[in-house]
Amino acid sequence: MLHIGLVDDHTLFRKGIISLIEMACTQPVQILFEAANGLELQALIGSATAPDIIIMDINMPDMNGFDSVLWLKETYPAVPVLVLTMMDKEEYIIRMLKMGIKGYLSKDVEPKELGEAIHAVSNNGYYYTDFITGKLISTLQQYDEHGRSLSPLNERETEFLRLACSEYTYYEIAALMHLSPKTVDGYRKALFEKLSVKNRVGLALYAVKHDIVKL
Amino acid sequence: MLHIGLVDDHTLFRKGIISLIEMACTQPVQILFEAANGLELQALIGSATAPDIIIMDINMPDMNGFDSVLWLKETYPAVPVLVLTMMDKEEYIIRMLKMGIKGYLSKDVEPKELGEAIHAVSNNGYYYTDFITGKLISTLQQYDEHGRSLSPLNERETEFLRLACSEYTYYEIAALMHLSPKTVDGYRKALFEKLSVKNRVGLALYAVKHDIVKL
DNA sequence: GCGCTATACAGGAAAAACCCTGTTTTTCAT
DNA sequence: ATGAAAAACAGGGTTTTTCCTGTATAGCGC
Repeated sequence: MLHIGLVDDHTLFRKGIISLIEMACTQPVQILFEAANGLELQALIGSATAPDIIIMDINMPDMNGFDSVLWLKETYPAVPVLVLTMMDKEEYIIRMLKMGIKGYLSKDVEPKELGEAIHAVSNNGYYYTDFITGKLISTLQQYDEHGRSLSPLNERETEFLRLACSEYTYYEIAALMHLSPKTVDGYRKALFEKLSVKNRVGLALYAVKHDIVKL
Repeated sequence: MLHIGLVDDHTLFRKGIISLIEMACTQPVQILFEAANGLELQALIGSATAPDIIIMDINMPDMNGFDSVLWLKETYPAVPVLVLTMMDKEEYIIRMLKMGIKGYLSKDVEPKELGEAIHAVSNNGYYYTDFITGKLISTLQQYDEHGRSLSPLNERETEFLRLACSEYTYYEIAALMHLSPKTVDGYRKALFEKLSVKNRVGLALYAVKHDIVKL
C-alpha cells in the first residue's frame, strides 16, 4: 500500500487527482491527508503515519510550496516530495531541486505520467523528465562566455531592486539603504545592464516576473 | 444523457474533472470533447452534436476564456457556458457575466458543488452562488458617492497603461497612440489620481496586479 | 607588494518625468 | 440645439531619472 499526502490549494484539483490516482493506479494507494497549503500540511502530517510521497503545489496562500518543502526537509527529511505545478520557470525548478525534491511535474501532463512519476519516486527515489533536463540546460546557458552569471543578483542589488518597485525616489532609496544617491545611481546603471532593461519600469517588471517582489 | 464540453489547458485538471464528473454525477453524462484552449474548442465543437454545457477556464494560452466565450456567443449562442477558474477578480466575473455566461465557479470548491452547478445550468439555465453575489456587491461599492466609477478604465486609458508598462518614453507612447505628448501627460496625471499611485512604477505594478498586462 | 576586482562615491549635464494652470474641440444627453 | 462633461492639447516650470567619465578604498590571489 502506497501512502500519499496531497498539498494543493484548489479543492477541485485535489479531488480530481485523487480520483485519477485511485482509478488509474495499478498499485493500491491510500490518500493519507489533503492540505490546502503548508500550514495545513504541518497540522496534518503528524496525525498519520509518514506518507511514502507528498505531492506538492507551489503557488498556495499562507504558506507556499518553497516554505513547505523547506520545513519538510528539516522535520521529515526522509519523505520524498513530488512537485506538481503549472509553474515551469527555470528558477522555480532549480530552487526546488536544490531543496532536494524528488520529482517535478507539470500539471499539463497525462494522468499516466503522474502515475509513472508516483511509482518512480516510491521505487527508484526520483523522477526527472526530459522537460527538467531541458530547463536545467537552458539555465546553464544563462552564463555568458566569460562564465559569469548573468542574472543572480547579490544581496544589495536585490534589496535595491525591491525598493525600486515602489514609489520612493532613488534619493529616498539611497537614504533607506544608507548609501549615497550616487552609489544608488551606480546600482541602477549596473542593473539596467545586467537585466537588459532601459528604465525603472523595466526593473519593476523584471522583479515581478522573477518573484523578487510579490504583488 | 448530459453532453459536456471541457475547455482547460491543464491536462491533469481536465482528466481529474472528468473522473470526478463520471464518478459523482447521478445523471449519466458524456464528455463530448476536451480542448486545451479556444482554438481547439473551435476545431472540436463542430465535430460532435452541440454540448449541453461547456465548462471553461479563463487563463489559457493562444486563445483565452474571454475570446472563447465571445466566439461561442456569436457562433453557438444557445450553448450555456459554466466558467470554472481560479481567477476570482471582480473584473473577470463582471466581464464574463456581461458576455452572458450561465455560471461562475471557483476551482476551490468541493466536487459536489461542481455537480450541482452542472445540473443547475442544464436544468434551470444558470447557477450563481453567494460568492458571485458578493463580488457583484463589492463591485457596485467601487463607485464613489457621486456615482462615478473609481476604477474602470476606458479604452484609451487602458491602452496607455499597457504602453506605460514598457520601455517607451511618454513621448514615444504619444506617437504610438497618435496623440500629443501633452495629452499623454494628462493621461498619466489622471491615472496617478485614479489608481492612487505616485509614479510610473506604480502604474506598471497596478497593471500587472489587475492583469491589464501579462508578464 | 602588485595587480585585479568589487564597492562606494562625485561632478556635470541632458533627457525624461512630473505637475501646475488654462484653452480648444468633441461628445453626448436632454 | 445647446449646455455640460470629457478628451485633446499647450506653456512653462520643477524634480527626477538617466548617462557620461573619473576617483578612492577594501579585499583577495599569488
